[in-house]
Amino acid sequence: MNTLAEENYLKSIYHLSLNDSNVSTNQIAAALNTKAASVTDMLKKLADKELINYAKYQGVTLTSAGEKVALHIIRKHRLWEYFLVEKLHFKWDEVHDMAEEMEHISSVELTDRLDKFMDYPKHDPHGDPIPDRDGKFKKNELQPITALQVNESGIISGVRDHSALFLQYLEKQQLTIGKKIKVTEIIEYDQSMILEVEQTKIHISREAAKNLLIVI
Amino acid sequence: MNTLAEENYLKSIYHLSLNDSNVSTNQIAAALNTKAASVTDMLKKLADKELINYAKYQGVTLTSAGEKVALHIIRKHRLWEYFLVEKLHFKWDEVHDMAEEMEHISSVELTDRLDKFMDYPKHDPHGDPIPDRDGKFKKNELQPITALQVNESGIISGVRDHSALFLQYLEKQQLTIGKKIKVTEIIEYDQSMILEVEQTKIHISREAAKNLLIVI
DNA sequence: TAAAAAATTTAGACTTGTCTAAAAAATTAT
DNA sequence: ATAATTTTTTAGACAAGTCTAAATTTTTTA
Repeated sequence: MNTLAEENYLKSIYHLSLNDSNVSTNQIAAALNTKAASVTDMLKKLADKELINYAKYQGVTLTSAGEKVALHIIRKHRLWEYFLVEKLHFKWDEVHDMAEEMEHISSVELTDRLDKFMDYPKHDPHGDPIPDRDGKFKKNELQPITALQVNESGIISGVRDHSALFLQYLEKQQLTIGKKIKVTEIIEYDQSMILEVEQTKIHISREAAKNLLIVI
Repeated sequence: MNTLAEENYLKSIYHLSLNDSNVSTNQIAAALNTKAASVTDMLKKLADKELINYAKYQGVTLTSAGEKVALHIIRKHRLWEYFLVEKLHFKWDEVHDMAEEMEHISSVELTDRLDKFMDYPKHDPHGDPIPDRDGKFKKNELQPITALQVNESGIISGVRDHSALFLQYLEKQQLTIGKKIKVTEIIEYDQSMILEVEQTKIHISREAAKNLLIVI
């Protein structure tokens, strides 16, 4: 099997791949809070195990074996987050670090039974889709609310920023998953938005708006 | 915090301390499937951290700080075992290895909420007591059934051997936790015992009997 | 397109936890 | 009580994963 460090590298590479097809050494170093030299060492190891495609100076992509490992870790992460929120009643901003540990529990049987225990949830508490045991999941058709014009509506369905700070801010503003929002005004000066949520008006910056995802 | 290896050493030392007040290097090496030289190295490290009392060649005992750590790991192990059996419907012989991983999940808050979620179980699926958050628990007043005379009865409440092999054997013989048993005969030749469990007679070796624990 | 800047890799070192082989201490047996 | 045996520790080495500093490659910019 793979070490804890290897698993964390694969997971980071997967996440970074969603934005850039070739992931650079420095991006990985930043994501994992480590140094580029350490990343290079690990990339060689992962390439030897045929979990990534790596050519010096050219960045990396996951092989299908590597993607499979990454998706299984992400599956576990999201299932445990769901468990922590739905069964143990943690708040959505409290579960990330715990799930970072729990995602490394290895038993596949345990993961599948946990999935069944919770009745096969499709999304974690932040709206991210939970891969099934084969790593398959529907790609989210989510857009940032900055895609909306005045008077258009959507349903809050995810976030781009998973930091506790942002999640707590959203919670305080009642901007939680499932809520219906309507854009009532876009301030020309700074592109900040005024939203209507359950009859109340909420003013959010463009910065925040970019990180709040909806389905239309 | 403590590393995974340190936690495993403390846990082993705790368990071994129940039989011998001073635990030897070789005992620990056997329990952890490692070499005596490795144990000596780790003992120095744990002594530096004041988690054990260690004097060369004299064996070790846990300090109260070390015992606290050990009991917290044991608490987590037993709570997760209970979860796996009661919520995910694993069998009692399947959960040990999974719990070995899960016992290292660090969050105290998570542990306490898990405890609450399951309504504060007092014993794990093998009858071992679950320490509370302060590490306190009632010492089991359990005896091996070899302590019984002919015609005496007891209730199966624990096991001394936690191996899957022994647990599966017990399961097959209907010798599970909570069952009432009565000794109907002790064979003089080999000290094996004939038990009555729910109107059926079961013949078990003295070897097995020593590992099956009851309350009277 | 050549120089400067940025990104990446290499070289060499450190820590943790492990190992084997040899030395030292403790125990046991004669 | 001394020799033989067993247990434990020390010495030196190794793998994993990380680091800093220096070298190399790629990219940017003038």
